[in-house]
Amino acid sequence: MATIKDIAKQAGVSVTTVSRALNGYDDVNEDTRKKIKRIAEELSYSPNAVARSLVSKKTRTIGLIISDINRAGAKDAFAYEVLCGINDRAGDLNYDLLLFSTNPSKQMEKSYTALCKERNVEGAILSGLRLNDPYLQEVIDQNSFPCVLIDIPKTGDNVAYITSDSRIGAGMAVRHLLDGGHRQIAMINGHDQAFVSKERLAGFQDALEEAALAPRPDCVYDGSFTEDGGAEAMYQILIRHPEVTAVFCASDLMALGALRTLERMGRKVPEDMSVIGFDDISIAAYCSPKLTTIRQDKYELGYQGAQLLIDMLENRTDNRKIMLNNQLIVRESTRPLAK
Amino acid sequence: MATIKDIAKQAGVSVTTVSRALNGYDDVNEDTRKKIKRIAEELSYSPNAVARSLVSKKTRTIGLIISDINRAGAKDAFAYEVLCGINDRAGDLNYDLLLFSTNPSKQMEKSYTALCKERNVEGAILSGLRLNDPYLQEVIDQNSFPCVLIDIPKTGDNVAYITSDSRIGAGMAVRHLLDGGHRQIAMINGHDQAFVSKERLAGFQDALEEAALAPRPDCVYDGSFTEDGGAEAMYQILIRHPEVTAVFCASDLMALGALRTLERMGRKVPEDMSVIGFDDISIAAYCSPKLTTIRQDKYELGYQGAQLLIDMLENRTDNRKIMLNNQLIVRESTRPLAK
DNA sequence: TCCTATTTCCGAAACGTTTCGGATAAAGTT
DNA sequence: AACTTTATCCGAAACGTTTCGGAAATAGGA
Repeated sequence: MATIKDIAKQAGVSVTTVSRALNGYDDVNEDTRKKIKRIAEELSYSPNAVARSLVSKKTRTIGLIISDINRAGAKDAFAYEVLCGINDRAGDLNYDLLLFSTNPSKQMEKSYTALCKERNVEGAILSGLRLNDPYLQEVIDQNSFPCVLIDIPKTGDNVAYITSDSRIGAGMAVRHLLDGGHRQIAMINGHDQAFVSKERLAGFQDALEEAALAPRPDCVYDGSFTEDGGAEAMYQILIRHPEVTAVFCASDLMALGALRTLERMGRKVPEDMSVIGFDDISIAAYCSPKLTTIRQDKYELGYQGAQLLIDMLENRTDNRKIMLNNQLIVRESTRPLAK
Repeated sequence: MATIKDIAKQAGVSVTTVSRALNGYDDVNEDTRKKIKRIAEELSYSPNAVARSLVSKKTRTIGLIISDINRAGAKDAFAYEVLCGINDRAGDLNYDLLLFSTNPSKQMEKSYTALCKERNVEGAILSGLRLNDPYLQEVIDQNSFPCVLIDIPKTGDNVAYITSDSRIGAGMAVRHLLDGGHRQIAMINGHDQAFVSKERLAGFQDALEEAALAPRPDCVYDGSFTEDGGAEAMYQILIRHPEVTAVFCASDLMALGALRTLERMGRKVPEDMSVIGFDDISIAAYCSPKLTTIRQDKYELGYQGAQLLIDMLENRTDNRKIMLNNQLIVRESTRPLAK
């Protein structure tokens, strides 16, 4: 592994000159620069980023703490799409990504802050964290390095967040059902340690209120963002609220569970029951019936999140908050109530 | 940012002692160790991994070059599942992952070798590369750091690979069709810059030969591993080979494309045409009809790939090759030929 | 010719660790 | 009493860069 010293020796100059030649400073003669470059080439020199970081304090690396990178996430590829967005933008701007091994099974001994500080990442993007995550608060409080939270509305000097407008999105979903004449609408929500659950619930209630309907907290079930949870919640709804004609699910995955239960129970969708989801995962366009849903641009979440972080790193912005719009995608799982 | 020096000063000992105390060497008095640990805690010291790497030459980091991390990959979450497997195993074994920003759009100026050497990763896992990738050969030839290739059968002192047995898998698929009495079988293959395409084609031919059928190279179409490609290939097959009753697709994504074409053309699956895929992506279990396919354990590809790499890093193995088994999953898109 | 700029180079320190080869002092051995 | 052990500590070098503050040599200007 050739170093800058080897080059210096061979070229008969100092390491300073080699460094400056290779880094394009203009106080080095073009002939010596050529020579140095040639020798570097010959020795197949490649700079040692570790040594460089040690002195420059820069790593051009962004830490990623994405707790929902796991097998289960393959169906809704939420984490994946976010990651793609981050990867693309960070790549464009020449940052590498360091994926921390956040091992959820054995609870971690090191906090996110410690991880990031140790590895000298310049900033971090955190996704998939629960609101009650023990290390989350520390990151926000210590405020010690720039970070972007996905779907967690906290800000600070060094912390920003990005999310999509779940409240309005949920409102759109429910209004879509209301527009179809549905009045008895249930909701299957995610677990309550997610900000988006609260927002989607609020959006649900907003829409009911707007339609002068009484809020129905008893018709809101917890599907904990899983397919099985959605299936079970749907089952409870069928049993306890036979009057319900439409259900709003806070995620497509739960909606798939709901569809499963409905099929098992012999209810036709959308004839007997309208179902609307949230996210627009890829399965939504393929399942049967195809799922009406609220599309969330997960890729953009990552893409703009990365952009925001890098802007913060390079002091280009005071913005600490980005809110993306969602979009209603009408497919086959909802339809107006037959009169 | 407190350093080891600050601790040394405050504790009235040398940096050597601090280092040794913190790293659990036994030539330091337990009382001083306690004291040092306490002070480290007070100063919220965290070791600088960059400095440490510089001297130890170890980064405990694995480089990831996964060229198919992109938006399009969200449907078949192949890259994602592989990543999950890598992430889990690497996490268990305490390695972090460095995701290189391989920007496919603007062709890269740095080779994979250069990237890995610069950042001092201890080894790398490469996935999604085409056989004719300009930098791939260099990695293999230079042999300069341990690496594991996914789905590319090349080995060397420092290079190993992992794949699943596509040839046998394809054979299983085609045999399934043959067992159902099908005799006119077409194939939609992936692009020819993938090792698995060659293998799946070979498996297809194996099975035909075994059944004493003539090889039908004219019935093999290129769907380039995309949904649209599969749709187009299916269209060609319908036009040119009306006698075909079953089609084997080298990926589920292409099979989805084929299904789309068949639906558009008014052909019923499986009544008029049997379709079998490869991969078992999550959509396969939800689409209509549900796709019969060959399941590939993508997660395990990553998991065992990571294990293999780390075993190489730590000189625990001479193994340079892992072959995983695939499994036939019969669903709704195939059925015996009506006599 | 003398003075000032300009061009081109370099020595040495610094970044934060680890580790080698001792050094010192106390304890044990004969 | 004169050794040898043992326990505990430390100085200094090393890892491969970058960068600060000059220095030497050459060119330009009067």
